Amino acid sequence: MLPYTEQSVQLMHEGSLALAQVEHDGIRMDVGYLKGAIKKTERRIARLERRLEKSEVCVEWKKAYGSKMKLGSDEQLGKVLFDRMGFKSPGKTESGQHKADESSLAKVDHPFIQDYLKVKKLKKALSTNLNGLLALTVDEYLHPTFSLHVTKTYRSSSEAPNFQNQPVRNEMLAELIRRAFVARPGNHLVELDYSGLEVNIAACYHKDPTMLEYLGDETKDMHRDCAMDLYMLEQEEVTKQIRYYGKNGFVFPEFYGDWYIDCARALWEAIDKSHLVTASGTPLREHLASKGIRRLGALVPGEKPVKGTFEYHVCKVERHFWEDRFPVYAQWRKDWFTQYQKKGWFLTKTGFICQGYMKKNEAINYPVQGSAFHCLLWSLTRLVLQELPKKKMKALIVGQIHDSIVADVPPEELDDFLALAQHVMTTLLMSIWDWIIVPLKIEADVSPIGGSWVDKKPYDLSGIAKPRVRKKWKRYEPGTPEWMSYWKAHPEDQEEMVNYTRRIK
DNA sequence: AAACAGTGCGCG
DNA sequence: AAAGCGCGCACTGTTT
Repeated sequence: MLPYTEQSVQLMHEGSLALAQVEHDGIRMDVGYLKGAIKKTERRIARLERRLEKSEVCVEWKKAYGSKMKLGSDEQLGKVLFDRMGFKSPGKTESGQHKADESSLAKVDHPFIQDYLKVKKLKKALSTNLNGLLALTVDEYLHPTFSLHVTKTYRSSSEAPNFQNQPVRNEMLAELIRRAFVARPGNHLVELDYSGLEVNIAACYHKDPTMLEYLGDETKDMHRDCAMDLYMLEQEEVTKQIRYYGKNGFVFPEFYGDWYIDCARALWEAIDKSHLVTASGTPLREHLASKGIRRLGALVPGEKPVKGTFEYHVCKVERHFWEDRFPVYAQWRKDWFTQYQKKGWFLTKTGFICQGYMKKNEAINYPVQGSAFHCLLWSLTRLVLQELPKKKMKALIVGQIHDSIVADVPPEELDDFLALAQHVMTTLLMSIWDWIIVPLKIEADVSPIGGSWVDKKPYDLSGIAKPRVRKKWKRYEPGTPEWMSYWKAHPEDQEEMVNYTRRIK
């Protein structure tokens, strides 16, 4: 794995400097809150554990293991539930233990399970997040490390703590943990993220015309369209939640190389788990029944799905997805992998070599994942090393999560900062990398003054961030002495100029 | 006591 | 033919 072009070497070097600055500045923590949350969570866990101990499962557990019994041991619990108490095993792990992850245990119909899973979640939050964060906080500040030399894909990684996996999807955990991350006194905490960055970057590789149309037209929505196919709905019947499962239960998994058997299972389970209902109020299960689909299907690899099952239906949707909707994308995946097999390596759009043994899905995903992150890295670097110091701004970038930037911004700089960041992350970035052939967009979330990471609310960028257009350089003819001297005096405009000359050609 | 493998789970 | 990708961290149970 090597940077291959001069530009990619520079990206790594300057990126390292920028991330070192981010690490140095650090993010402010509400230590008082953290300590209180730890106490509260410890009490909650203790309360729940006392309840667990009264359960018949625990009685049986104690009988089997005596003093060796450990409430945190999934291996022990599996043996108690599935060997001794006769519940049906959800399957085995690689080493032959009973599986005991959340979705496996959830299939066991016993009141013990719900509390056990809740305790497990809280214990993880307490040890990894609350206690972990407190232990790493120094004088009210946390300094996560961001590395560029770790991953196979040329993404970054983060450690001590890992800033990139703090809970957000689970509302209870997000509330508990993210409240500890706060803005510096008097400031806003700001998060800027690229919308659908990996999908956009993938499109720059495969250039599927249907996909380019989806990405270039705000009124089009592929996740909604696929949700319509999957759950056999009219457009108006697709709720936000149903769209969510179309996106995260099918579209993204398919892009990354998943297949209909796993998607069908997840989509089917989502119906009950989230009590999915159409926009007009019909339970989704009922709606599917009215279309003749009442069963999930066997989901056995190698066996043909049975007509009339959900499995059969999702299989058909998958075929339609790749053969009719995105055939060029499908062809690119084949060609890209074939090329890799011939050469043993490939080059990313951002100038990095990936080599070594790769499976098909890996060879297809690495270039996209890496290049997408490099959009973020270039933007962050530009802001940290050039734009913010040049404008003598006090705003600081304090973290980064693959396709988003977390910043700590004084109120008087907020609009300037957002305008600048948007300009760098979209216009300027697209002008230096001409392989970006789709419009990149960002979204902003801003906390109230002195607020925390959970308090951030969507912030309307439409009014603010029209980058100021400089007319000056348009007067100079490229190549003339005036043009050259302006170029030298304004190196920051170099990219804009390159883009300008490219466009007028 | 330290190191290692296996499992599970948090994020994009 | 093969069927999601990438990470870091904590915990259990075993080996060194």
